[in-house]
Amino acid sequence: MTAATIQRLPRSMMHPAEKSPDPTDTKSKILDAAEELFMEHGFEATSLRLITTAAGVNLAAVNYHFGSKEELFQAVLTRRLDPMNQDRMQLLSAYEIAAAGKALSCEKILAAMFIPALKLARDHEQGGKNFLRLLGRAYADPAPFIREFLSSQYREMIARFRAAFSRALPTIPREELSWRLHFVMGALSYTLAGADMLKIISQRQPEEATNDELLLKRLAPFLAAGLRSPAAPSAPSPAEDDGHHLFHEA
Amino acid sequence: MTAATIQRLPRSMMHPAEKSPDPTDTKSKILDAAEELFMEHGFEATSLRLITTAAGVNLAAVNYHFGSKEELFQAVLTRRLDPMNQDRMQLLSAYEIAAAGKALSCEKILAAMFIPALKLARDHEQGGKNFLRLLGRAYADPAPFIREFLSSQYREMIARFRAAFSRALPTIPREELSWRLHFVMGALSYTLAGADMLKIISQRQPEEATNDELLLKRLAPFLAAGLRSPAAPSAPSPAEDDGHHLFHEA
DNA sequence: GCTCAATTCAAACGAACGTTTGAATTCATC
DNA sequence: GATGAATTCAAACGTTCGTTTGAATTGAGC
Repeated sequence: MTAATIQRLPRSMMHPAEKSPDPTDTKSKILDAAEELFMEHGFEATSLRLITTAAGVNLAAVNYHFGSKEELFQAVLTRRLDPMNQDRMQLLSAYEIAAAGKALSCEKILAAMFIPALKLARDHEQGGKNFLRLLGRAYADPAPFIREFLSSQYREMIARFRAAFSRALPTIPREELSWRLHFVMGALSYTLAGADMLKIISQRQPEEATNDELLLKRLAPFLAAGLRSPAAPSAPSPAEDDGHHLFHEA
Repeated sequence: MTAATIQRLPRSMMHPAEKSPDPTDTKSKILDAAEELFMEHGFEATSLRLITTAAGVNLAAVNYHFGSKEELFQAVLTRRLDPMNQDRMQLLSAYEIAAAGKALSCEKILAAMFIPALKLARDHEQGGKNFLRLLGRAYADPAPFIREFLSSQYREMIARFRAAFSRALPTIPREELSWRLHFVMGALSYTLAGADMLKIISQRQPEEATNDELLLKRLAPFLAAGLRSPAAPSAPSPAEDDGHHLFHEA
């Protein structure tokens, strides 16, 4: 929002190679508190005062260490999202090498997408569960800086998996595959984000609903069946029917 | 947030039976502007000053006609959501009557969910397209008042369709069906909300991505295939495996 | 123990927010 | 055309926001 101003940089930014695995320093305390509060209330509704109070640090520390609230949000996302997507691509490559040139099954490719997410979900002491919900909500956030950030973070991984699915499903046209990959990403992100809606559907205890492992175990076969379903005959779209003939009769 | 205060009520609230189909009165102008701006920026990031300026009405008109910003948001949602869910249930009932006691197909039940949504998407001069994107984003909004409102708005419809799917898929256990219905709702809402993510996946023009009719035409068979897929053998969940055996090999 | 940069801190800034107020205006009804 | 409720309006209210400031504190290197 404000013009780019000259600003003092913390020492950690002067040494690009060093990491910050110390969970007790100010930056990590802010990231942990922000991750939980952003997940709980969303970006706009979470104030820096709430974050810094929860983290036990001074209000100005956010702008000192991260520059702005938006950059803090991106730092919260990238801390876990970037390693997760790297894991996904490495796992996919490992599967492809193990297959020795043969095409992978849909389940195998979906596993390469889901297992790194599961690893995060199980990372209890690191708050990985919180992060997946935050990520699912970020997908639907209308803020332009969030959408552009996610777009850039996902572009490489999406391209890799698009190619893999294209090889696994040679009979599905490229365009149809784009839609189906979109549906897969949608179901996955929504599933990870929205345990609340499940409460409405199943009228079950929320404790069960947050069992991410069981959840993904059921989601993968569901999506694989959809991915493998025969491609519809290309639709020239008359664009003026009344909507009652969209679905073939049983 | 604030305590309930005594407040003057507009005359329209004094006459519970009357509707307000006049698109030029203040209430409708506010609803139309709010629908578009809430969709574009989200609830928190859309100020009442932005809405009232776009609607060409006074700032105080929102609190006068709707009581608060939150109540305005609920009014925006309920104006279209309530009729849409009524349509869905009526259409499902019509299908069931036409089937004369025989179980409906998944496609037929999905059609009862999608066609009323399509009707809204085609309602151009009413801004129905905008509304569907707004609705998809509201699903993922963490604000408690939004989640509770949607929960109450959907409870009856979800119960109806749960029963219908249960009849259509007698071999799927009830619990498995709850999950799959959750996936269906997720894919649908995400699909309607996020044309932007599709741009990343398909690298296509956004004009095509917003063709909701074509979109749902491809989504329905995808979901039907997932719904019909054989139920996994009930998983007792050892809860301590390493995550690499979640998916059966091809 | 002096130096100086990195970091923390209390305090304040200006802007934007949702809401309220009370007077002005509109408009159907008598 | 006078009455009174419904509606509109400009202005302000108090609060909270993200950000900035400048002094105080810390801590490694000499």
